Amino acid sequence: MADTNKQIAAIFDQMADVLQILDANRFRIIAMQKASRVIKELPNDVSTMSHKDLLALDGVGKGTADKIVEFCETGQIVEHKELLKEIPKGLPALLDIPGLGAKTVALLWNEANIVSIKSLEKALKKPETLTSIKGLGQKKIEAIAKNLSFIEQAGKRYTLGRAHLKAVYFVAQMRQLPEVAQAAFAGSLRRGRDTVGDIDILVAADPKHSAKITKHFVSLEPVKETIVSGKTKTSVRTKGGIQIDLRIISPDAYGAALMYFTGSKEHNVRLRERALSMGMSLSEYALTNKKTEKVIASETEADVYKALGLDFIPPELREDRGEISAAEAHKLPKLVTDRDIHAELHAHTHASDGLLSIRELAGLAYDRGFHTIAVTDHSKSQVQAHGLDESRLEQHIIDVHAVRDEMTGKINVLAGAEVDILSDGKLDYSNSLLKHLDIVVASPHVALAQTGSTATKRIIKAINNPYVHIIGHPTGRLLMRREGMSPDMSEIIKAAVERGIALEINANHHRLDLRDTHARAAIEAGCLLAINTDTHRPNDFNELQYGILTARRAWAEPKNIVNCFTEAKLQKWLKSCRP
DNA sequence: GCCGTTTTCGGCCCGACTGTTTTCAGTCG
Ligand SMILES: Nc1nc2c(ncn2[C@H]2C[C@H](O)[C@@H](COP(=O)(O)OP(=O)(O)OP(=O)(O)O)O2)c(=O)[nH]1
Ligand SMILES: [Mg+2]
Ligand SMILES: [Mg+2]
Ligand SMILES: [Zn+2]
Repeated sequence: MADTNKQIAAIFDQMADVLQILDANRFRIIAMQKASRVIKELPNDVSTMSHKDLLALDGVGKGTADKIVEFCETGQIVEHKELLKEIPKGLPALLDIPGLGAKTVALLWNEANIVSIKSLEKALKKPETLTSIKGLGQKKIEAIAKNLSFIEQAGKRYTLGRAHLKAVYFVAQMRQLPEVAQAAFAGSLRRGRDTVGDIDILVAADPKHSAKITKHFVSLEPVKETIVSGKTKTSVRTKGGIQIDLRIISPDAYGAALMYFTGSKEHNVRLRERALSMGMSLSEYALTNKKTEKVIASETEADVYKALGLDFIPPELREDRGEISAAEAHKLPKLVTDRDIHAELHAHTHASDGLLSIRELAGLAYDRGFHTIAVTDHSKSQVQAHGLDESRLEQHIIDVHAVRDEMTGKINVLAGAEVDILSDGKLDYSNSLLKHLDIVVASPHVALAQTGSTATKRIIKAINNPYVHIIGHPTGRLLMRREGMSPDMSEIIKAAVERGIALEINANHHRLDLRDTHARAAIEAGCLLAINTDTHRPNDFNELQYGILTARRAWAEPKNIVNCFTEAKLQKWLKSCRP
């Protein structure tokens, strides 16, 4: 996402917050939030788009398009500035307190002159003044006081890898109970999002066992406290601070419930609207006939999609990004799976910062059934990673060739490098050296805070080096830790398509770079992708699953992914990139 | 504010849990 997109999306989110507190029409607010989401997910810079292009976006109408153009031309949106004047500056921050919504914030502001977190804290010292307000009782005020301490946690997200491990534990624990017929994780985790806000767990069981199952859940070792708990749903906070939502549903509604709980919200809403337009109604319990209220489908997800006139939509696609119309037209992609991957093209050895020897690395790749493994250690600028200078690289190539010869007939071992893309787009090795490598992954590691336009030029320059095959982790982001660069991804993709080289989806769960939306834009433009684990340690090959999920979210088919090529096709492609 | 093989106006998903409510509003999933 380009810098401008980020700024405009933030403005729309801010406007939505203010409008909520001012009790504006809720559909107007939803529309504004949707516009923000659409702009955030866009691969290209909105400032390069015409008014007409903007209008073509789903969820962007005249009002939004005008505002975007206004921002691009003047650097601000007057309506935004006007709205900000309507309420105290510190007020929207109160919305981050769990359980506190716009209605209560407005009440606190109007009835108790609360204008910020600070003034709320002060007012809570004499709660009588607050509990006397109509609509606020002692319990609500106590809850606000308690939840103030979770304001930091609000909106916090976790890496897919970390959440996945936790979810597997909770699902296994729930399956321990004989009353539990089925248990699975759902939500953004099942959809394979790069980060998740919580862990959503669905359990199928006879409702009469609900109390026992709930008790078991809240008694599990990592659970610190219960947030809400009823007959069908319970939310807890773990000692680590992550929220776990449990939903209990009877086995005959498992399909409908899994669909609901997998989401996304936007996908659910679309499906429910579609059901209505077909004379049906969809909830987490069933798809029913609107008139007779008779159940049409509920047992499996496939049943429900079918009854809605849709092909089965894989969870990774359920984001309201066109999957429903594609499913209606039988045009969903045949998504890549881990079984389609036959090569690892980005891996390190102890020559730089890996923990494996060349021989161990090749052995692990062979065990996975791969036909090709590329040895791509760091280049000389990566001093902290023991990057190889020219003479060490020359020796390294010889060492790799020795293992290649040992492994002949088993696996193809490529001598390569992960060459650093320096801040100006030049590469860390000379072309005369690069041309002796079988494969070159070029990646940015430093100067990742540079502006979007500088980053765009930098990456394009690397793409246009005639010896490069793959751009590794193109933005350099580290999830929850580092934003990475924000180049205009459409420009990067265009350059990669012209050269016929691949952009990487780095599968490491801290990176997942390219991200899903950018990878999807790449595929739509006919750009090749690579899914690489960037292996440093023996277990790193297991990161592949996260890269696959990201690729599936990008609607990737095997033909889009160079790691899915046959050995011959891969060799041909590697050659085709070179002069 | 957006949108249209029923619509250019009048809709916009549906349900669980909590608190303050004697019948529902607010918040969240
Ligand atoms: N129909 C409907 N379903 C919703 C709504 N909000 C949430 N859901 C469903 C779809 C979500 O994927 C699922 C779990 O809710 P979460 O708030 O945990 O969202 P999700 O896991 O998608 O994202 P997250 O990473 O947790 O922020 O519940 C809603 O407003 N309407
Ligand atoms: Mg979730
Ligand atoms: Mg949840
Ligand atoms: Zn690497």
